[in-house]
Parts: sequence; C-alpha cells; structure tokens
Amino acid sequence: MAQKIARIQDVARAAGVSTATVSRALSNPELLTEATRQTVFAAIRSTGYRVNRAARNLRTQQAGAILVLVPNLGNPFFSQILAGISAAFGSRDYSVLIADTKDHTTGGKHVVDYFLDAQIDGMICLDGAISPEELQLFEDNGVSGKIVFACEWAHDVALPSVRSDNVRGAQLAVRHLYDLGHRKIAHITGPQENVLTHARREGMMAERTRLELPAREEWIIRGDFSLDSGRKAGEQILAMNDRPTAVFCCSDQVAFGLMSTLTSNGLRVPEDISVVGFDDIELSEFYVPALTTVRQDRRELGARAVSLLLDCIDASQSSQTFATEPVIVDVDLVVRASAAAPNW
Amino acid sequence: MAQKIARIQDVARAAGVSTATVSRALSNPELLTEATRQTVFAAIRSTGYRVNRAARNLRTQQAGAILVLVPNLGNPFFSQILAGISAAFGSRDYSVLIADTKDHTTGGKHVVDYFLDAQIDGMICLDGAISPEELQLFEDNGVSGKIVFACEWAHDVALPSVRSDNVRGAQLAVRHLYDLGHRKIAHITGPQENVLTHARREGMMAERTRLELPAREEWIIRGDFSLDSGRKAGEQILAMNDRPTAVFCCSDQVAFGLMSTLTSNGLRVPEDISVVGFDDIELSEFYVPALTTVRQDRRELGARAVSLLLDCIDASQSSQTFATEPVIVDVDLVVRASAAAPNW
DNA sequence: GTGCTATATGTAATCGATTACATTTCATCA
DNA sequence: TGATGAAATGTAATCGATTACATATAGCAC
Repeated sequence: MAQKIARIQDVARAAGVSTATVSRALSNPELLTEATRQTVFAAIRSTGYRVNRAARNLRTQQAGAILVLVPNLGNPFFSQILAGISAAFGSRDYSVLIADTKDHTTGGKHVVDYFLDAQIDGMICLDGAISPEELQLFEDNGVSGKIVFACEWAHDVALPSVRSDNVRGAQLAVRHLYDLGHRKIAHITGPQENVLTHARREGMMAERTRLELPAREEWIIRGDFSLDSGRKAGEQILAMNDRPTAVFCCSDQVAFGLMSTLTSNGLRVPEDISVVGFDDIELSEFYVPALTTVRQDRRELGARAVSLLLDCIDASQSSQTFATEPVIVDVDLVVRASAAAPNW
Repeated sequence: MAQKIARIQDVARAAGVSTATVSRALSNPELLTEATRQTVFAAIRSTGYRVNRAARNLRTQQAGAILVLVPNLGNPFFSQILAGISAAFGSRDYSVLIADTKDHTTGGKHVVDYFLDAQIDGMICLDGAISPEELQLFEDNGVSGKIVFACEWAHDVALPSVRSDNVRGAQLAVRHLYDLGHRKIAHITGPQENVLTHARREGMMAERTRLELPAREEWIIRGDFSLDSGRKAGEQILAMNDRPTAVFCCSDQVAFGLMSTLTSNGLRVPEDISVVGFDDIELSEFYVPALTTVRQDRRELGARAVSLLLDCIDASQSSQTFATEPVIVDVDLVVRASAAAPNW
C-alpha cells in the first residue's frame, strides 16, 4: 500500500517547529541552531519526507529541468553526447528532458512550448537546423538567453555555443592523408545548410589549397552524415573516371556507409582507397578496417555545454547579458587502419 | 524583453468570465456554450496564455512526465529504443525524462526519488539489473504499479514488461546456421545475471540439442553485450584447438567486436567462420561483411511499452490490479553476408 | 405563472512549499 | 537592571490552476 506521503507540515509537527523552519533546514541550514537543525533532520528522516517539486517549482517560478533537443536519437554520436550531458548534470538538482526535433516539427508542438509551459529552465540544442521562425519565437518570448548550442550551432545567430574545432579537425585529416602520400583527396560533406558541413568543408578545402593539391569539382560529394549517404557517395566514386585515392568523410557513419559500398564492389580499404572519418564513435575502433578518424571529445562537449547553460541561466536571472563567444573544444586525429599510403 | 506571462486570471478577465470557465474550456470544452467557448479561446489566443505546468501538477497531484531508465545511453540499441519511446509519446501530454542507471547508482540518488519527489507519473525501465533493494523501495513506496520493463525485465518479479521473443530469436539464428551446414556452433553470451543472456542462451542450447549438434563447454563464451567483450571472445576462439565454424552472438555489438578481432588475425568472415548477431542495429547493414542478425522491432517495442505504461498508470489511479503477462514482440532473422556455408 | 430539471457559470478552498515580515529569544553592555 | 541589536523562529500571503459546491439561467410541463 502507498502510505500517505509526508508534507512539510507533517515534518514541522513532528519536529515541533514551523514549516518555515523546515524549509530553511533544507535550503539555508546555516540559519538554524545546531539543535533545531538536528531535530528537523531527524523529523525528516522519520517521516520519510520528500519535497514536492511541483509545489516548489510553482512557488519559486522554476522548473528544475532542462531540455536537450536532439536531431536524431538513433544516431550514436548524438546519444553519446547526450550521455555526456546527462553525466555532467550528475548530482545537480536538474532533470534532463529530451526531445527529438523530428517529432516536434511534425507534431505541431513547438519547442518554445516547453519554456512557455514553465516546464524547463533552459535548453541545450544539438541541432543547428532550427528554423528562423522558431528562433524568432524564442526571441519574442524572451527565452533566448536560456539556450546554448552544442556541437552544432545556429548560423548567423549570436547564441552561446560549445563546439569542436571543426576546421582544425578537417585540416588534421587532410594533412594526415597528405603525409601518407595522397594527393587526390575527395570529401563527402554533410547536408548543404548545415554549419558543420560548412566548417569541415572549408577546413578541408583550405588545407588542400595550402598543400597545393589538385581540386576537382566532383571530389566534393554532397552527403548528410548518414550511413546511407555514405553508401550513395561510394557509388558516385566508383563511377568516376579520375578516382580520388583517399576520401575524408564528414562523419564516421558516412565513412562506414562508404567503406561498405567500396568493399562490396571489390575495392579494398586502405589498399585501394583510404578513408578518414569524423567523430570517433565507439564503433570506429571495431570496424573492419578500424577507422582512422577525427576524435570529438564528447564528454568534454557535454560538460562544457552544461556549465555554459548553467551560467546562462544564472545570468538571465540577474538579467545580465551573457558573452556569446563560442567555446571551442580541441580535436585529435586517431590513426587506425583505414588510411594508408596510396597504392600507385 | 520577456513580457509578463499571462495567467488564467488574465484570460478570465479578458474574456469576462471566471477562472473556472477558462479552466473548463481547456479540460472539458463540451461543458461550455459554443459562444463562451469561442470567447474564451479568443482570449487565450490574444493573451498568449499557457497553462503553468507546476501549478496544474500541484493541484492535480500528477507530474506530467515519465522517466526512461537506460543502462547505457551510448549504446545505439538503447538509444534507438529510446527514440521509439519518445516517438510513441508523440503528441501525448507527457514529457520524457531520461536517466542513465550508471549515474544514479553512483550518485547516491535512487530512481525511486523521482517518484517520491512527485516528478514522474511512471517509468519505463530498460535495465533488468535493478537491485532487489531498489525493487523493495518501489514496493514499499507503492510505486511498483507504475513501472514497466521494456526489452529487459527483472528476474523473479511480476512487473509488466514488453520484450522480444528472445528464445525464438536464438532458435532462428541457430537454425539458420544449421541450414547453411554448420554443426559446430559457439555462442557469446551477455553478462551472467542478465535475463536476456539467459533467454538467448537457453534458446540457443535447446535448438542445438534438438538438432543434435555437438556441444562443447568452451563454445559458450561469456561476454557482456559490449564491443570489447566481442573482441575478447574472438581472442578465446582463436586460441581454441577445436574451433567452431559459426558463432551466434548475443548482440550486434559483440558480433562487431568479434569480427574485428577475427579479421585482424587473418580469419575471413564468413569464409572461415560465420557470425550471427542479435538486435539489427542500423549499422549492421553497413558492416563489412553486412551482418546476418536477429531483428528486434524497436519501434514496436517502444510503442508497446508506452501504451502498457499508460494502461498501468490508469489502473493504478483507479487502484485496480493490472495483468502482468509479458507482452512478446516477434523477431525476424535478417539474412545478410556474415554467415555462409562452412568451408570444409 | 409556478415548479421542476438540466445546463451553464461563478465562488472560493485547495494542492505544498517558500519567504517577506513579524515576533521572540538571547547575549552584551552601559 | 534594562536597553539594544542580532540571531532564531513563527505567521501568513503567495505562486497558478483545478474543482466541489453554490448559484444563476433556460427550457419545459402543467
């Protein structure tokens, strides 16, 4: 049977004090005498009291929760970032809510509703493809100070963000291929409007130019981060007259899709063609061949995003403005087996 | 600037009715005259009113949220189930909270706290390894009627659950290998205490017995669902004198880890050894070789879990008892390239 | 028109915690 | 001793929505 849950009143009665004292024991214990504090805590234990979040939230006008907006929960990269965020909240007094952006644009429910329904105090957005309308809604409703972007970010919008050093990641990848002896390097991009696509492609092309490598239009292949776009890109590469000897992919998933197509068409990786990915998801180490890739520090990204968000929330409560300089997290090249010297 | 958010009072004033009428317009519109209903909705629109969840929750003694307890967010299988659950809630009036079991057992915070703090109305648990103490806590606090298990389930505990037909999945896998001509079939299990481990291993061994296949002790290798345990199992297999010709793995991740080790030691899959997985995560199609595996219907599992949970919550509100017969979701064998006829 | 019922709407208590303000307690010192 | 101020505690208003109960209104039969 569910026994009646103790309310703050019950604790107060048990301890022989007022509700105010009980409340203070929880939020400002230093205001109380050692003796009363002990009595109150004893009463809390004996009654099994738990603060009712709804009541507290109503009174304090807070929600005690933050929302993480994920473009695609099924994608291991995002779910691992999510794990990082979840871990970073750790013992803090916040619940983590999640929403998949796909569900909500279709369901007619806007993300801003979470704020307006007083359900969340802030949001970490992993999806840079927020529509301008949605952003305008945030602005109009005065909640844009409680949003930080992580990994991706909204183009042209000065909101706080945490991101990997995508440009450097691309440079590292190209440079590594160059050092192995490759000159004909292709790139499979993300979706056209995506900010990561842009950063990584520019980083790649800048490095290619710097190293005076040949650039062919068809070596920049449009993808969308997915396994399937890697597969399709592979088909395009197979059909080329002047094939690249190496491919830098905008994500590990794309690299897997690519390698899958290449190998099932008789090309060997890395003997016939080298492949480099981006992300270093857990599986990359266990692919055949193990994937050489640019590592994003998911734990760090998550932790930084959380602390940035908490800072934003603090600032927005004291109605300060908040610096919007992006936080850049360093990346590493993880050298494994999928890239090797070209087979002249 | 954040304008003052409209309260139900403001709407009532704007519409020239009482707060009760506004509240009814939202929850029981059929009680109102067409005319007043229109007026109220117009006022809601013009004021931009949103119901304050904290206030509603306090008054109705509900939380408007459910918790999904995930053993490991980084694991694509779980995150895809989570996506299914999230999608299944869709437009319903619930928020989805997540927690990684690892964080909480370490953080000292118990899952039951979510219930007791009146933050959630129910829970979907994807982790069968809930400690007896925790379960007892649920029982003691009368919340065990608001919990359903999905995929995994707690051993010896009669709580509602949704699960794949694990035994049949194992049978399908073994049967497929048998039909290809394999007789020496090994199995990499999950962690020892896990319910899935047990179901799949028993299914596998029963089928092996039925088909009168040889059974060697060392062909049952203990793993833990992870990539790394697949790798270790691979090393064990490589060291065997009497090697199996096929391996049925308890998860796709294990299969990847295994294939990674086998191939980097010069064995070819499937020419030298066949491999079958379990789960059919998205990547399985794109591994090299593409993985033959037992498909779990994630969308269906998620959807069933959600509707089962909602039924439980309803029942527990009207203090009915609820049937605890597990819901079994069918599985399919997906035949790809990682299993082929043995190379005698 | 009166009485009765059904329908529509209003009034005000309530959920449980927080906190401004009021009051009590107590130590300190002239 | 009594005055003074600081520290500890209590009283009660408050957050915003829901809903039991009260009241008003309309419809209908006689």
